[in-house]
Amino acid sequence: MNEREETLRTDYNTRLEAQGIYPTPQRVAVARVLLERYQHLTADEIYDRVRRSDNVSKATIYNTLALFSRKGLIREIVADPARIFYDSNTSPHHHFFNIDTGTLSDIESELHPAPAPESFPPGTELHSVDVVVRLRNTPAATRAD
Amino acid sequence: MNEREETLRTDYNTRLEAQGIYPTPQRVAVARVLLERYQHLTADEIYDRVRRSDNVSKATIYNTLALFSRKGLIREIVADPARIFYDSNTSPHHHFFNIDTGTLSDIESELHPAPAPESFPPGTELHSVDVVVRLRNTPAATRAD
DNA sequence: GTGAATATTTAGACTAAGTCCAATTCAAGG
DNA sequence: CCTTGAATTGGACTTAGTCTAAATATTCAC
Repeated sequence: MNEREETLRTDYNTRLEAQGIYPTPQRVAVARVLLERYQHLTADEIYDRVRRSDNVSKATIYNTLALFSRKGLIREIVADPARIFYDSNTSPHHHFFNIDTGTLSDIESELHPAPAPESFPPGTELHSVDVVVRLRNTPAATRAD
Repeated sequence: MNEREETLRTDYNTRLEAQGIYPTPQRVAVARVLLERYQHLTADEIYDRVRRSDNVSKATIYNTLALFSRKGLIREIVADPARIFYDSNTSPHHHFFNIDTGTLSDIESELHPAPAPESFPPGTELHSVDVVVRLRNTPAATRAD
């Protein structure tokens, strides 16, 4: 972390502190990449992008993402069996997942199933509701099966 | 696979054939474990249970589960970032996932968000809709944070 | 039947996401 | 400064799942 970046404190420091997160250089680096705009990134993508400017270890990337999640700064999306997506948009919304391309995208429309707490198994409380609409690419229509 | 099992053809053979699946001994062995009743099992659990009676390789377990899925005999549930669950109940329904225990269970109530195809990204069609209600264990209530 | 073509299974090597750990660095208070 | 707790690090490790090339079964044409 060089001095220039240290001094030009973006508001990421403030944003982290606002959530009770101690703004270490590594955490700010992750925030800069992920919170820049609404997007869905995998841990690996974040790791690669952060490393273009800062040396942050893989362990710290994972620690930081888990911390940000816990603090409500980002949201984990379990859609692809191979990896987790981190979503910088924490407002309640659902997702399309294209199983052919592995692309995750937001669903604009409403559709909010609010599950009734009475129906929960005993001793449990709500954590989150994940709606993933799985899509496939429409086939080129030139094939008999 | 010995002759005895070959001859006492359960109706699993028939069930597989009905879906256009060639009923090899290995596939029948997987079917016997998973299709016995409605349940959610991971590939590993299936592997262990199948191996109690039959020698089936890991590769075949995964091949078979993918095949059964494709043929609509079972359903894959992506709820736990660590592994896929295979659900022997293919009728449309949603799931509770307890993030503390890793337990997957069925949601009895309705709540069916039917996404409008017009809202899909261009060139895509519906594959499936997955609703996972994530729960945590209610804390023992004896802690200040 | 016999042999060629096709499908299935196999063991084990491999991949990749994510975790773990012990050692080091850092920041803050006294 | 010095101590103490928190954060970071590299690298080993774990684990679900995939891949591959060889072996085994099955089917089909003759």
